[in-house]
Amino acid sequence: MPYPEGHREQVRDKIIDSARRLFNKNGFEGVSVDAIMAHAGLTRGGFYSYFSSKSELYGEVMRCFFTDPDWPHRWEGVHFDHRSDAGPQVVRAYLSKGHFDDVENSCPLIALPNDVARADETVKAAFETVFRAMIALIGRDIKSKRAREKAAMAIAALCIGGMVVSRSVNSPELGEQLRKAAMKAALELGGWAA
Amino acid sequence: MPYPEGHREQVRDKIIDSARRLFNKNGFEGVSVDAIMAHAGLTRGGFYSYFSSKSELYGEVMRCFFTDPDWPHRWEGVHFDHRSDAGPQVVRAYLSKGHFDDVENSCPLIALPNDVARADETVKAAFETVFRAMIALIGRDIKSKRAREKAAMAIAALCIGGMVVSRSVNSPELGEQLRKAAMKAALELGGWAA
DNA sequence: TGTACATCAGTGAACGCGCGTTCACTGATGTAC
DNA sequence: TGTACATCAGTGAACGCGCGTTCACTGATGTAC
Repeated sequence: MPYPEGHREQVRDKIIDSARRLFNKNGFEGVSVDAIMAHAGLTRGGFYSYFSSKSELYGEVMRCFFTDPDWPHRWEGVHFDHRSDAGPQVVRAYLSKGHFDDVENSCPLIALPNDVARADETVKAAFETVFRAMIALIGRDIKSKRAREKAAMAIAALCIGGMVVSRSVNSPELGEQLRKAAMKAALELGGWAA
Repeated sequence: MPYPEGHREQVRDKIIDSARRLFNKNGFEGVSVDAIMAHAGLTRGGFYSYFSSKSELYGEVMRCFFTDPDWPHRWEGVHFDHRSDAGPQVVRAYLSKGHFDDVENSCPLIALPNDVARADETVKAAFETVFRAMIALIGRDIKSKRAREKAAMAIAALCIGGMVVSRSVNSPELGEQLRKAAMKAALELGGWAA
């Protein structure tokens, strides 16, 4: 058994991590296998001993983002205890300037939904898992039990939509206005208005 | 002056229309110049006498969508008079099942924002123009003058986000729930709750 | 009205490039003795 | 402890393909006489 135990897993994770960052910046088709491997400090050829295709990696990136325990602590200094008040905290963190600026480490729901919509079932399923996790997190703190699911979905859509559109307009000022307007409305919808 | 007057313009429009439909379905990188020209009933080679590059066409597609007077009558049977009540009508039309199903004729803000975010200034500017038009249309019918702009932005982001995410999840049921939840919340934010 | 012509819209073969993928090989590692 | 070995992670050249783009050519059209 040459090479230390866990070596392959470590390298695999490194590849996935490189891919996540690069996909966030340039999209699925905008990133080559070569670029991913180089970013991970490896060369082209080794890729296919870890993944059967570039598509498979795509699904793994989504899945792994969700299982990563650091999510969503990643964006700016936000920390929350997963016990109370998670809803408004997630909204604030999600629509924060920090999250907007840190494209590499953004939630993949922002940079990739258009790619996902055109991808196969596996990828869509992974996307859905992440989205459901987001709804669950947001919904926990909505008071009205009856409206909970609907409201959580709308809030999540507003968070994602706000970030997606902010990144696609040309004027930074408009982007900022939109981001703030989305945050205000999202907090309102959750009944967390200041 | 061989060929009837207006011939070139007609052909140009046809190419743009083909491109819009195909981009909506498959994204910018998922559509080849060859495919666009074939869809328009022409061949590859002619493309460059109409556009200097594939990128240029991309910007034109956005711009033309906005100047098209049929927008947004296109989706299902919605008609409105542009004089009163446009806000809630736009929201209902935008988040309608008809608009969701008709991918080809969808608003380009839905299928393309991720591509646009990675594109150059020109494309982003065209995207922004369409987005501003949408805000203006929605904002006109918001009663509170002070909150108008902010609310309109949030509503637009919710409409776009709702559609984008609906198309990216795997389960059609979840997609439907999300679409309806987004519609309900968007009407609420505008003060148009039924 | 009919014919020759000039114009230019459209054709399709070709080029070069980058990408996903494959594969024979190299060399780093832990193990056996 | 040191050496030979088996294993397999990683390499990098090569292949085939599709794409954006170019260009010399074809042929459809309206005009001049």
